[in-house]
Amino acid sequence: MSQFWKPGTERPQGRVVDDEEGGLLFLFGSHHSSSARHGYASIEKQRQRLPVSKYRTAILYLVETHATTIIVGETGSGKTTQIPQYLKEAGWATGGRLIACTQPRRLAVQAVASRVAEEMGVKLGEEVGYTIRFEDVTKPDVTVLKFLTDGVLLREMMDDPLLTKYSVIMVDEAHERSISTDILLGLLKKIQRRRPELRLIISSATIEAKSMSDFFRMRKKRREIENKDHGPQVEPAILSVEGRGFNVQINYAEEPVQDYVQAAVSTTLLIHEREPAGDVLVFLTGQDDIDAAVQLLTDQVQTTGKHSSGLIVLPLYSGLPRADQELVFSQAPRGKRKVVISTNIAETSLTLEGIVYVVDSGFSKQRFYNPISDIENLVVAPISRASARQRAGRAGRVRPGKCYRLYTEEYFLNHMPNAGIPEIQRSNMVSCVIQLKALGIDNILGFDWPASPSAEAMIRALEVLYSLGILDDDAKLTSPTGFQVAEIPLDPMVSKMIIASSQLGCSEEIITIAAVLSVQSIWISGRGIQKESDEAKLRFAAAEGDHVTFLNVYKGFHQSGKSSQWCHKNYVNYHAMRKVLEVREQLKRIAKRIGLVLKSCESDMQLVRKAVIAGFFANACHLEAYSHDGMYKTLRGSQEVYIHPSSVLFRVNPKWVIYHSLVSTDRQYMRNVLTIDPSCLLDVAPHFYKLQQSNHLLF
DNA sequence: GAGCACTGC
Repeated sequence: MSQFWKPGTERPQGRVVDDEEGGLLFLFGSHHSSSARHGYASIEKQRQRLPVSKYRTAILYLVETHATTIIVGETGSGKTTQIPQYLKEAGWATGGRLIACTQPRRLAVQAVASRVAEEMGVKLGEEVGYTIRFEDVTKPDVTVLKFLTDGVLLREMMDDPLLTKYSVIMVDEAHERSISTDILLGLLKKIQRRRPELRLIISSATIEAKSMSDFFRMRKKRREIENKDHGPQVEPAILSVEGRGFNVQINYAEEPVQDYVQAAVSTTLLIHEREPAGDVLVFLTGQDDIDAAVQLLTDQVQTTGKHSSGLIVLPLYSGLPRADQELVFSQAPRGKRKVVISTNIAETSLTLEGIVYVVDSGFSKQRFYNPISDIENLVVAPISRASARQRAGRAGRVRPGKCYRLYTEEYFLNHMPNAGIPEIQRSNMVSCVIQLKALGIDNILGFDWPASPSAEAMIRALEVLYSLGILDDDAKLTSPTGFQVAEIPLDPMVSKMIIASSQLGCSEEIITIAAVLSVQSIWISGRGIQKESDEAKLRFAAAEGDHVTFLNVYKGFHQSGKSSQWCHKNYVNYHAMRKVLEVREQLKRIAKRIGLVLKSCESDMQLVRKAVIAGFFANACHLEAYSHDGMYKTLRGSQEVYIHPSSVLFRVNPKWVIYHSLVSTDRQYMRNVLTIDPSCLLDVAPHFYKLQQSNHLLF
């Protein structure tokens, strides 16, 4: 393959990070690398060298002596399951306090918790437990090691802002920089000033370790004061753990590729032709790319004939029906090679065993938020070097592997961004602001973030929350509305709709609608069944629009005894409906707790519409009088928008509508649309529409 | 008549 590929010179993963300010440096030997001695570790502190023979000793030493420890780990270093056990053994869970370990994903929480319970030989839910949404597998006064999603820990802070239940908190996968992780890190830094005895362990990839360390480094003045006492040191330490993964040989394209879908297909065929057995994982950007690549690969295999017996090509993306998704986990029959063509889902969320070859397109779909237009866009963008390494690492889980990057080494070294833009800088800030406000953080603009969101996004969020009556003139949470909204784990506009429904007497209906809106889609769709699923949808269609249609579906599902056959017959996604039931029950519990009235309006859909408007008045649109193709304009910003073809109001084109969300492609499409009476807008949100008129002059 | 990277509470 040498005529197409240039072997790379990227250094192996898991190397020492330079800590310039006299912190600690650790290097652990890789289990498979010949360059480092097996099981050996060394500690250097300035000129002092401490012999440490075990990873365990090093961790405990750091925890004893440092308020904050930054751990650099590579995938598969074992830190995730080992560190909590060491901490427990060393007696860090004392006086009824717990050790918390967070993960960004529910599945990872469950997996790590059960593995640790198994390693410790205890029953899951006793000494070792976990908490994720809808599932609390812990026992008060018995559980000492608690695994949880970072989102759950944030929710816990609303009742216990200093997290006094915990003596040590370990945040895993911090380099992924999810919104919850970033909020959590900011808050933990704050907590640490009030609770200097709290130990933090931040687990991150090498590439982010330095910036994490900088973030947790206290201001110089403060550090001098603290160092006078003989208390714990405030310097964060960096611990570098070499991953257990096998070496992955990196190959770069000699020339920039024109068409990465075609290049991915050709590369896969070359691997199949010239490389020994082993499965292939191809990273592309989305459903369209993936379906095209599957088609191309299948066609080319058939026309050339020579590969036909040996390849099993499987697509993988989250929108794929459950059964199709599970195919990728099955082992290829003897003598066959499995090729999985995937989105980013295989980068972190799913782990495929048996992958030896990775083909990396260098792109992924990423969300970007424009605070000026208040619109989120999904665009194909270059990945970061951190992602590229993560993707390559997927080839080294079972034995030494190879990674083919469909870009040049020059591009990788000189042009690819080092790390991705943190999610918080690419998102709408509305939910985030309300969470901080609920935790008593008044100076939102001055909050110490690992990465600050843009001022525009913050201001836009404050405006939206003010217009919803969630924040007052002083940007404080209103009572009771603001505090109630903060308790509900949904988009604030949805939460506002629920609170309004309690006053209007239609909360049973609105909670159902909120639950349906919180799942991806309750319809089964896909190529080949469009006609049937459209017809099924018409059986439920309501003249008022999609929200009321959801009520009809829920009613039918309920009357069928929550039957999966009923769902199948009506092209309704059974798994989605189960989730609707779960969310609905949680929302009812929360509604009761915060003093809302649970009541049904029976068939008075006028009340339902009023409640929806109370949350979504800012999304009102009217049909352009001269428009022949269903063009609407938003009242707020006069933006051109269209009803999405998946809506029951598609081609009905009522004069006035309100939408739940926009999806931007070549046009802006409104998803989940409801007809409204414009007088209702002035009724429910007179302040907003007056304000908008004066804004209009400004534009 | 069209489209949805991926999480999470």
